[in-house]
Amino acid sequence: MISERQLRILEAIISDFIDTAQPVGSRTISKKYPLGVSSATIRNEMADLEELGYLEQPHTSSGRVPSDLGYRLYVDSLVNIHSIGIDEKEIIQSMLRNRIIEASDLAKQAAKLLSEFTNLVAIVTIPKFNKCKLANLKLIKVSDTRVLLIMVTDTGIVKNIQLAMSYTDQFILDKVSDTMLSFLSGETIENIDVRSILKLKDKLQNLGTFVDYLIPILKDALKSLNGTEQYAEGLSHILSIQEFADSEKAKVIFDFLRDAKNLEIFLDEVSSDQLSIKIGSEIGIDSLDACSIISSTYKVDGKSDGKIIVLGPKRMDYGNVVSIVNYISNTLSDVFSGINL
Amino acid sequence: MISERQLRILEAIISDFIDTAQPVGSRTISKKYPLGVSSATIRNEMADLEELGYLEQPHTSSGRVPSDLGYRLYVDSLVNIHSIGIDEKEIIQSMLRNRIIEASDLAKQAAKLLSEFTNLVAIVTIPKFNKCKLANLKLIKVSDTRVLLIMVTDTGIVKNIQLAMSYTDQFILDKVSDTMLSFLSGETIENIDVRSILKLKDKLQNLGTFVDYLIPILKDALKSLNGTEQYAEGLSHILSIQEFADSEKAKVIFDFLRDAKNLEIFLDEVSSDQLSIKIGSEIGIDSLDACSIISSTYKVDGKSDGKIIVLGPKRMDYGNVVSIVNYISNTLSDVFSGINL
DNA sequence: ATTAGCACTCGATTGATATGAGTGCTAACA
DNA sequence: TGTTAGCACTCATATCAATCGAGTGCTAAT
Repeated sequence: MISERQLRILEAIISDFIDTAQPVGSRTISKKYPLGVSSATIRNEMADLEELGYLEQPHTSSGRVPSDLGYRLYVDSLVNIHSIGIDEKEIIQSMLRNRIIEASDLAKQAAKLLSEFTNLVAIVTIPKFNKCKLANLKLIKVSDTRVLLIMVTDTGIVKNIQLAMSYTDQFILDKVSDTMLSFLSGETIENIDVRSILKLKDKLQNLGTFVDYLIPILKDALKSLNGTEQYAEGLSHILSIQEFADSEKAKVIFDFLRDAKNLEIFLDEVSSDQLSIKIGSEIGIDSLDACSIISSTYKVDGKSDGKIIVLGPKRMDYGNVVSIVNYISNTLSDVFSGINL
Repeated sequence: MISERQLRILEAIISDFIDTAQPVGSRTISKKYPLGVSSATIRNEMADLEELGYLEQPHTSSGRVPSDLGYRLYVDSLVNIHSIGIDEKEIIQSMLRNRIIEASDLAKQAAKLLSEFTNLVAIVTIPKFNKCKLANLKLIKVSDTRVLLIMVTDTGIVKNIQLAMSYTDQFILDKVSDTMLSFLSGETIENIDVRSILKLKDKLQNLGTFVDYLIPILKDALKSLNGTEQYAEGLSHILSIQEFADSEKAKVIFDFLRDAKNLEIFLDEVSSDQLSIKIGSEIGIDSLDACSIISSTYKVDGKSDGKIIVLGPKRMDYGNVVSIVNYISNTLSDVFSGINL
């Protein structure tokens, strides 16, 4: 179907194109790559590869450019994924393992690292908090009308939710939060439903009115934990990418990413496989036809999951990006699962 | 020095240039603006205005373009600052007055609003937290090695700081934080120095060892409150601005803003006047020569202050931007001062 | 099966030419 | 004396043809 030599030639073409962003011709290949055949032979093979759909010609008498199918073959069987260097590993470890305590900061930092190491756009979502186990909980008076609910998971992730309340006495809040913690501790957050909150009423009978008032507010607050938060970094890299040097094209991508709704859909589309590579039209979004995305999922205690996405031009260094995504994905899994704690 | 008619002509030229981004010629002015004089007269006046330094000519035989000095005159005495519409006011109020409780979220939201209403880049800094008065305080165990210190100001602003501690028992933490609060409440945060923390030792003699351990950690934590955090939004607007359509130029600005160090210097440079407009070279930063910045300062209880900055091309709608900056600045002052609470 | 050779294609570059928006200057006018 | 019509001049931009050259496909020789 496709010969060994054709594969080699395809590999050379794609490598060269990734380097130069220019359509590559037969002469270039025969000179730069030691395939031991003349340009004419390569020309013939190129014509065949085009017929098979792996290459495209922007116009007659120009060099060839990989098609999405070509990239696909390249990614599936040609690219070699070298593990990332020890230096990078150390930086990533030190940036993600220390200091950070809040889920959102962690995701932001991971996105920053990703975008810096790849020079591409990176998006990281926070794992759904509600599959984690509750380890600590406090209600803190912020003003006469506001209370902050702080929850800590057994994996050391902190989440703040604010409650609008017109009845805020810190002494009572302490009592309530201590009591709540005493019977909710260890529970996964998604299991903290109305029924379990109702226990509050039993345990704090002398605060009946207050508890009646609090319960619907808590219910609402817990509902808000279902959303997915995402953090994008490195948008400015788009401007340095030849493919998007035309600021019209850059804007299309900017606007796409800025619109949260798009991003929501996009994130749903992104495969939740361990690692997924989508190339151009495979993404299924018109405005991203010129892009590829490499995404991964990280698990928290093997259950809940967050997503890691790198978005760049099809002409990206797949091997490098994959290895970085993998490494950061694994590190995040560990951190969110509390392995470093 | 400069005649009334010259002023009118200058105004017309700058208005037109702000609209069209094209060098404007004498014919355009005489046709579009009812000045009652012919293009030849305007030509003469334009030559004078150029001699006076208010206009520039990109090349002989092209129309005129305002110089920085021209914009300055325009801004100082020609632009009319209409108050913003009731609709905008309502949106801003509802977005800033409700929901938000954390200083950083508030700044982020304000920056978002600013950039959306102006279609320019907006930067908002958080007022230095340490001039606010402490109203609430909690230490929360996050993991075996980490504790979260949560402080709430009397204006309802919340700040989290994490502490690395290897001794974390929630019961003790509660005791310590209650005690701290009892004698620190009402104090401005910058006044919480070592001496006042040492009181802890007196009040909690039975926890002596723990307090000895905690004090240097708290000291460090309080020091970290001195930094200024800033939030930038609307970077993508740069791409829609004709002046920066060339992605090289856009990148210069992007890179400038991304580099936190630059931004720090930049923020220091920005006048802390009630309202300041700097045009092109007045900014004093080469890479921003093609830009203007409109900035304002908001006060918290008349003391500590945060900054609001809008960055755009010199050719911006000064009247509109000024009114929006003013309004958001005032609203932030109120919100941070707790007027809505 | 491979390759040298050659005619052909077509985007990109170059350069010459035309266009036109806009100017400055002069002289006539009110 | 200020205003304006008129005109020659400038110069960025558009247009068009000529040329270049990288690259192709095909054919014929090896």
